[in-house]
Amino acid sequence: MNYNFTEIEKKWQDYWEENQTFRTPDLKDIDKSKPKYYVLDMFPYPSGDGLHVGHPEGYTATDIVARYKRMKGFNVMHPIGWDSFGLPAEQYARKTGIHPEISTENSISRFRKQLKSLGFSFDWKREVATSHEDFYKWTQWIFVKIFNSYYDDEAGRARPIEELPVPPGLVEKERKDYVNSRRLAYLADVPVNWCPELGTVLANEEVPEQVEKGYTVVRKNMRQWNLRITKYAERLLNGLERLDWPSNVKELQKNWIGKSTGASVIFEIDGAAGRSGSVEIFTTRPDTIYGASYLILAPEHKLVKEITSEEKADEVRKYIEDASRKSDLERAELAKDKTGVFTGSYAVNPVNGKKIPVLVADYVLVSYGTGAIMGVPGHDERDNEFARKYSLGIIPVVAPEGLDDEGLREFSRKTVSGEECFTGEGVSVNSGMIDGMRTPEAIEAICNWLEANGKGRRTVNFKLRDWLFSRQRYWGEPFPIVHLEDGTIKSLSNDELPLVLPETAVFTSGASGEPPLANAGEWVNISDQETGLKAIRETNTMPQWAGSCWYFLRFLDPHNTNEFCSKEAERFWMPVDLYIGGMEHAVLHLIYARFWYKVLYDLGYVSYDEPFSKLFNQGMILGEDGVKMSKSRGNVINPDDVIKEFGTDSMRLFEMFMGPLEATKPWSTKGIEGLNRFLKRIWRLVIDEETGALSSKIADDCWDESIIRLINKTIKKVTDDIEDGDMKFNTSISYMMIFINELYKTERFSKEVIEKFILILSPFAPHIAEELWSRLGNKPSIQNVPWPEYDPELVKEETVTIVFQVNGKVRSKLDMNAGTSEKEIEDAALDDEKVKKHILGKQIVRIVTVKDKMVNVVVK
RNA sequence: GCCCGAGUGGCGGAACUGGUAGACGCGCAGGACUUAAAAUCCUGUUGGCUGUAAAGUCAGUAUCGGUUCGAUUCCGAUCUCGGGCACCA
Repeated sequence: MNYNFTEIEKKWQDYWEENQTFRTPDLKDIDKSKPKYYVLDMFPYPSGDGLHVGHPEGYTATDIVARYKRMKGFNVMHPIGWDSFGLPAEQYARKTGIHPEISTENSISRFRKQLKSLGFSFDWKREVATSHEDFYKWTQWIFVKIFNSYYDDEAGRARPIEELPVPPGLVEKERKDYVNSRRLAYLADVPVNWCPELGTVLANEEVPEQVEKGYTVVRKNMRQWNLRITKYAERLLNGLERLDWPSNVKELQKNWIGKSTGASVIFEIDGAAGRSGSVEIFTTRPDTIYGASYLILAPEHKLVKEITSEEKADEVRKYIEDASRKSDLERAELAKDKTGVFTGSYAVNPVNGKKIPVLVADYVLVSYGTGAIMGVPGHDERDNEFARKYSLGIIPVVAPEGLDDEGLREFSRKTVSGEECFTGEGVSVNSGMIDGMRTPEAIEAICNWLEANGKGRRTVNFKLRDWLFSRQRYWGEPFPIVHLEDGTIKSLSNDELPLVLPETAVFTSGASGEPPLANAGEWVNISDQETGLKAIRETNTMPQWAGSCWYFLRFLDPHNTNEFCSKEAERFWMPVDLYIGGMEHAVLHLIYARFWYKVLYDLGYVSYDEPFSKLFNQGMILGEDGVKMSKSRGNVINPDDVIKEFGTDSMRLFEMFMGPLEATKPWSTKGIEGLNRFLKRIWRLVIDEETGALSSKIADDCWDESIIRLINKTIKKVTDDIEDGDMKFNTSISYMMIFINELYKTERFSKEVIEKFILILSPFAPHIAEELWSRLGNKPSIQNVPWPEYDPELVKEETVTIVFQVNGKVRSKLDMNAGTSEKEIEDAALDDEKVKKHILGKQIVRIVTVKDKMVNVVVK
């Protein structure tokens, strides 16, 4: 009776389903004396193509951990669901006329079936989909909470908007405007990335991906929803420190948040034709202020018009117009050739009274800092390039430390001529009050002076921008917002949620950027219950990230109709103990989800301030040819085919055996054959293929000590590999193979030994494990059997191979009892024939001995 | 350009805190079983040189250098590949 994986896998999948083996009980029914473990996969977007082999990689890893933890006696939460809103379904609808809801449900069914065929131990009773009404009701509910909150800068947290102190003496309209200007979700006319082909705006971070696909993205001013994530910049940055995340992801988020510390400085304008005012600039190097030879305003800077002289007005206006037509991307691409125009006005350097020209240049971004900079061409690469192009003066004000007079002269000459641009820290020169100070000291001194004289202050800036939160799409969460005819906006009340998507059949947006929902007249035009005013609904929808910002909370209490998740369930299960997904979500999803969680924390709906304690990124699986799988290359491996040919257990095992989880590695059909062979070897060890009965090699009275030692070592290795969190299951599988190879060499082995082996195999290859476990006469499910312990005494080596070296080269080896004294192994080394041969006639200088390891005889 | 990460047999990859480099698998070679093949089992497999063999010997973890009795592991420089950011002042 051969190893019939198809039959076995079907049988046990049915068994698990019928017996609800992986059901995590509701909170009230849980044995709370046992520790909890929340192991989460990044839920998939159910695309029409079905699963690819990359999906099972991460899912297998989490499944191994989940099954292991259950056997270790943990309460395990291991859910799955669907990130089911998204553009592809909508594009498909435009092409075929099939409603996104229908195609999405079809895709979900397909994904569900495929995931079930992989034997993952998900609790399917907790399945959720972001596009289902009972899910997005709560996405909308959270949005309303965000909308109705403001950030209390002093307390450093969000609060309900009712608690916002409003300045007295405001009329109703002013009061409303004031409140609206503080909300964590707000409407603003912002320059957005408009993609005409997709008919929607894109978040900054989404642009590169779409451009790569060949879409055009242009800049356009549109009234859009934004979330005030910038208020959380500092907390999002600091929170990273405590997380057990890969350092590169932390680094990416850190760069994305982009904190920089410096000063803002006020320059008075000494303008042409009596124009005046002042410009505030931001710099991280206030110590270089004596080297400022010009000021630059971003084209969109408010002051540009005011300070531009009449004779320069035409030129400046034209420059601004040109700049406004460029997208951010174009600006960046054209960056190599910096351009700018003189405004005709001058600014006065507060530290030395020097008059310097004020220019407009689009290499300065309006959205960062104050939208204005001081140009220090001696010590900033960009300013240097610009100054050389427009022949603006270069003044050396920071010299590298330790230069002598001659060196300093040379350095100055090179700086002035533009040959050198020193951007590092050093010693201030030509810098009045800070001459001779080292950079950190000089920065302090200048900041103190600026603050004392009211010319500036210490400032912190972040690269992080507010999150552009609306999209002109159909297939997303509608905003629970109405615009009243009096021009005010209000959020829906809880009993009006969910605000369900209209069954509109038109999925195209207007060229002007009118979203598809604007076509649904009846849905859009309403009258407000409370005031009786005419109103229109918000017709934008939320971006795909919205649902994934909080789905991990819904899993904990998926059928709760009163709350998005009960506080008790949240407190018990959160934070997520292990979160596995692809590197592509390192910044966006993971920063947005942290942000929402922190808002919910501030408002008292969750009890921790970070949602994901440990994060792990799985690597990509490449095609057999070593390049990324793609339809056009024809190197795509379909998991369904693999399962048909080799079975799920082989596939799971192979995906883990290919290498460390985080590595990018190529698929190999030969490789999976090897793992299939391994499972067949295990099968034949237990089952007599002729008769179908248990193998006659299994005996109760056979206690081969070396095998017992080996199974203990194998248990230890597998246990340690799962516990240490490095996700290197390739070595666990190697050890299991070694064990099986050894077992093949023995005549007989005890039932207990093979049972222990099957237990540790079970998280990796659960179907064959269940089958063999029950054939050995045990009651299913193997998932309910405790994980085997190893005997620490038995994993210790009794004999160790001592290496004898002469001058660091291995010359001989000897097996000795573990724990033999250094003296003894040293004597043994000196007594060794081969060692003797190599030290013959030479003088022993030194002998290095490491217990249980080696002896190195150093001779001359 | 800047910031991360990685370079180990024909291939995927092992090697604990510096202590036998190449575990395990794939591939390949040889053998057993078979009329034959597949399947299966067993043996070998970093390279060079010497040797019929046993064995010996040198080189070897991208390259060059350093620290050390001893370096895949630590330090410095260089090269290559992968990923991210890209005028953030």
